[in-house]
Amino acid sequence: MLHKHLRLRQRDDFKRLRLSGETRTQALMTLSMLPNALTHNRYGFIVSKQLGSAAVRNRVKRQLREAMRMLHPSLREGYDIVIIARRALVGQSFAVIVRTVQELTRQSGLMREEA
RNA sequence: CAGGGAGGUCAGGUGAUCGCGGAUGGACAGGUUCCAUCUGAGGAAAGUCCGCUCUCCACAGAGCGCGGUGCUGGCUAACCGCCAGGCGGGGUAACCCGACGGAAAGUGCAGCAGAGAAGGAGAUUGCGGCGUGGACGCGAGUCCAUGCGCGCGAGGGUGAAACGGUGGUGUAAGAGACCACCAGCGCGAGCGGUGACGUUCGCGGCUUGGCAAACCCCACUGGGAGCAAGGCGAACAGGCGCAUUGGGGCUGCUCGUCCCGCAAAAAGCGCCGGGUAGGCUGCAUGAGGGGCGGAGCAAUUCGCCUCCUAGAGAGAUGAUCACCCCUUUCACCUGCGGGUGAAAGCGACAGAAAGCGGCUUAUCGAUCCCCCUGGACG
RNA sequence: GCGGGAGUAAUUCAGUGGUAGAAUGUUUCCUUGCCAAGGAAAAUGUCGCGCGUUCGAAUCGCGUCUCCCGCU
Repeated sequence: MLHKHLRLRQRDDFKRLRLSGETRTQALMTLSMLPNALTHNRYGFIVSKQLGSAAVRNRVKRQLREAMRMLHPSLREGYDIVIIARRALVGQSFAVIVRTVQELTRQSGLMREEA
């Protein structure tokens, strides 16, 4: 789980990303990013009702949050990042989710230069 | 042992590492901080189908409309809930199911088929009567055809439904036309029961159908909106209209309408425009759980003792590993009961959002107790 | 959290107790040298699903599923 200040919470922030964010899509999820004026990153997750019941949606969100928590130290700072879950994500194992998030962040240029 | 019925409980476990919400305590660099301890989803948290607490709006009353409930008695804060009982239906039984008031208050509805489909109907075939014609016969008469403002409603046939059943009397043929018994209906009385109802007797006309999840009638019953309620504080920009003093108008009396009346009347009402989706609160000790005892068939209730157990706000329970348990698949062994090993498995349904009581729906399974039927053995 | 509405042929919709219909589309035939238009004919339905009321249900009642709209 992420600390509170690392989460993206305001409705307007989500709107801004949807409007002018840089977006990259795969079969399992969509990643959207935009530089912010802060010295750290903020993360948000969108899991729509199309994916299933409340229990299913919560589980997907937790898995995504856990994946971002693991990747957080190796990402560049100063970005708002939103991940939108797609229907195929339901039922995937945690290892697959982590790999997909890694690929998307690398393609978006968010990964730091390999130390 | 096999099959079935009713009810209850549980909802994978243990350990390790990395993380999250809340409370309490502490630290100093004083906040989007760090540390420690404790604590952190359900039997349905779900659907939002009923009911209530709570909050705001409002509240003089009556009528009509519009809903809700519907065997009886009890329980409950209340309910379309629960318990017990009655009646009806299903099952060999344990047991289960039932919107179960009223059809002689009224208005409606019943396609097709069928002769006829609901204030009393209907006659195709049929059973008869009378008339006419023909055939046979010595004759009495029999048979055939046909006609009738003729009698009949038993048999066949249609239909979901055709206005009691069986036997007899009766008749030209028949028929509740009449009689006996049975079924059913209504009325009255007795007995049992708080009551629904049961039971016995008498009388009646001989039968008076179905649908009220059609309108309706009867009995009881219903203010409206909802925690996105509401309160505090923050932000913002105000303008227009109505009425102007006893007469009328407007507004309110919040499911609609009408009557009557009342209230308020510039601290009023209505309309337009503008601002905020951020903070704090409401926000968790309650019709609460457990135990013992009393009342009651039970639901439930009374007394005493004891326990405190989530509180988010893009919304806290996840990830990884080990062992055990479970399920599935594969391989091997087997004394055919099973055993051993390996692999796989978001490990059923599903995630609190003001709270509570119910109902309904989803659910891999595990387990306890009681009951019924059948078989075997003693 | 709350309120309202819908589900019928491939599509858009009628049908409010009695044999499920219309338009467009589809298929076949006619017309034409060919196509379009036109004409004729045909096929097409678990009335979202389940249970009930009724002699009979798309229609009435209850439950359930899916979709849409509104309140802030």
